[in-house]
Amino acid sequence: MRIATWNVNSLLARLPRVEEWIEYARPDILCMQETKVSDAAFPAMAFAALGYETANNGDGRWNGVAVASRVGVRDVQRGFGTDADEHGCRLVAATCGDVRVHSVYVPNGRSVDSEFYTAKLAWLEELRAFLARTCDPKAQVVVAGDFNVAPDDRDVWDPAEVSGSTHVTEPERAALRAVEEWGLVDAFRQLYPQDGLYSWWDYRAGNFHKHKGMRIDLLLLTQPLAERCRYALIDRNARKGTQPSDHAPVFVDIES
DNA sequence: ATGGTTGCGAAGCAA
Repeated sequence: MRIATWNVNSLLARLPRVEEWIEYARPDILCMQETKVSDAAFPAMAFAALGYETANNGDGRWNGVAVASRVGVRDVQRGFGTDADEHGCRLVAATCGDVRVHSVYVPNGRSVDSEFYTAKLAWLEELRAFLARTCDPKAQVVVAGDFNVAPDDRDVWDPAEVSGSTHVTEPERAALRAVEEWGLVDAFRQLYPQDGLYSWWDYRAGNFHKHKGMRIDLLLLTQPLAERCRYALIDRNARKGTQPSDHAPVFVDIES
């Protein structure tokens, strides 16, 4: 089973690239973030034509997350079901085949001295609490998406250059670790320990070509899935060419 | 180099 995550940075603007990628990568499940599309305007027909059922959580302009699956979409949940996530559109969960899948878009945080940074830490804690009350770490659970946190210095092009700014601060990394400590494994990192492997590059200043990126798009798997994961890839080719997202898709392959 | 680019939507904000 191939499970992928991709911050598409507007699904409607990116639809040709997403369709192209699905056709050659053929994921069984694709989690998307920053769909920036309302549920009513979601291009479900385009996915259906490729054999995918979908679930979106979006109110139109900002954020928005979705799941596309060719192994079924059942028991869709939008948001945490608490006041904390209302209007955020940063979580959608669905059961696809025998896997409980969560597509998440963690708040960016903007700057460390802002209220948005505090809200980012709180959101990650809410995610941890949500998983603890709704899922079993012994079951087959995936939490995939744009975490807006680089887990450690290997995941950043130059730790000194970005030291003290969002995505790399210790409180953010600790909040991510707390989510993982519920019972999740960073599947890509489990397989590949080296640095220099990134999933996002700022559009500006030619950062992609300078290899100035971060690995912030993660597939977190419970142990029953992680122990059957033999291959993972960040598809850098999808960051090239005409009108790319600023993120590359990432996928893992799970042996049956 | 407080720059640079993209998306949305029609100016400025968010990333």
